Amino acid sequence: MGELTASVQRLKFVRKAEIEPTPPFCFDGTVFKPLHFPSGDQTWEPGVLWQTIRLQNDAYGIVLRNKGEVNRPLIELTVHGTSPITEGTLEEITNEVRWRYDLDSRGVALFVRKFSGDRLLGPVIKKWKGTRPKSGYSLYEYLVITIMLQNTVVRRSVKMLQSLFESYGRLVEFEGKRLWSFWGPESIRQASEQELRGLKIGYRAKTLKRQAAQFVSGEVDQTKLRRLTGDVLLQELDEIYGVGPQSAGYLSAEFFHDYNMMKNISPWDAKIYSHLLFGHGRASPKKILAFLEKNYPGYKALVAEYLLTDVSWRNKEVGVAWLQKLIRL
DNA sequence: CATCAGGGCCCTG
DNA sequence: CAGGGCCCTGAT
Repeated sequence: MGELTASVQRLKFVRKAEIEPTPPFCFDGTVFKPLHFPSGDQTWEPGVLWQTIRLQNDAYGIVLRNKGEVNRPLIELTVHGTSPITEGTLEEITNEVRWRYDLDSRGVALFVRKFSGDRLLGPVIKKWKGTRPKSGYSLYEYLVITIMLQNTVVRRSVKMLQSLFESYGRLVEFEGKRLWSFWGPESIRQASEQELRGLKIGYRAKTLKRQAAQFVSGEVDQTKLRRLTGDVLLQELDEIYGVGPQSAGYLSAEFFHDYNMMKNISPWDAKIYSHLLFGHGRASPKKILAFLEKNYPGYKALVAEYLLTDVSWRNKEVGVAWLQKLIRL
């Protein structure tokens, strides 16, 4: 067991800032992805996102509020902390939010201009113009999620992450929301493999420990990785224990905003993309890649992001039968 | 009850 | 480069 976490910590200190994303910007399409794994560190309602963020061993609650429009975007950022929030901390969190939600993107504007007349993308862009790929998590946290997702069904992934939160995370409260804050790699490095296996995460215990060690030693450094792109980035990510082509691909697209990175398509993804592009679930990864490369050079991952955004919201609102079959809980 | 695959990856041959 | 094994769970 880690420290006791049954108690809730109220975050009493507040500070605000404003962020102007590059236009066009779609707030809800960016901050909330219905298809993404549900984790206890964040919650959303139209126009507002609450989440925790871990910075220098402390937990913060942040709130993003939409105060603008697609062509004149503005976000109000509220930071809640355990102690008075310094100018430096506010700036650091602001910058982190800009990165994680890809708020400084210029490529998205180009993409929107280029393909708004496209037969397939036109209607999607009309509705979701300015949507960006995102990861609300830090690199380390994102990796933990991918490990939880591997070789199991979503229901179990949710359970495993929840037990980790309860053993190593912190429960905080701000604006009436109770959310879990992630732990840092150091806690996992210190935990024994047996202790971790006690949380029913199985062989993932070993992976978590190896990854945590790579972060603690500085072998994995997200600041350095953020300066890389394309195949070089992919290769570096592959060096992380437990990261293979699938996770590296997701990371490149969602966390590092590589709008074109799509090499490996898993069977599950292939079924979804095939439905979206061809109206049936049987196209091979090779065919999907060739189609995207031919019609949307330079934007394979962003095309997927837009199509997925569109269909996942449609599924949330009115239900999409073929997609529901593929999402097993 | 037994078997098996699940939104991968590592490791071995 | 192909394929077995991995923890555990729920579906069959």
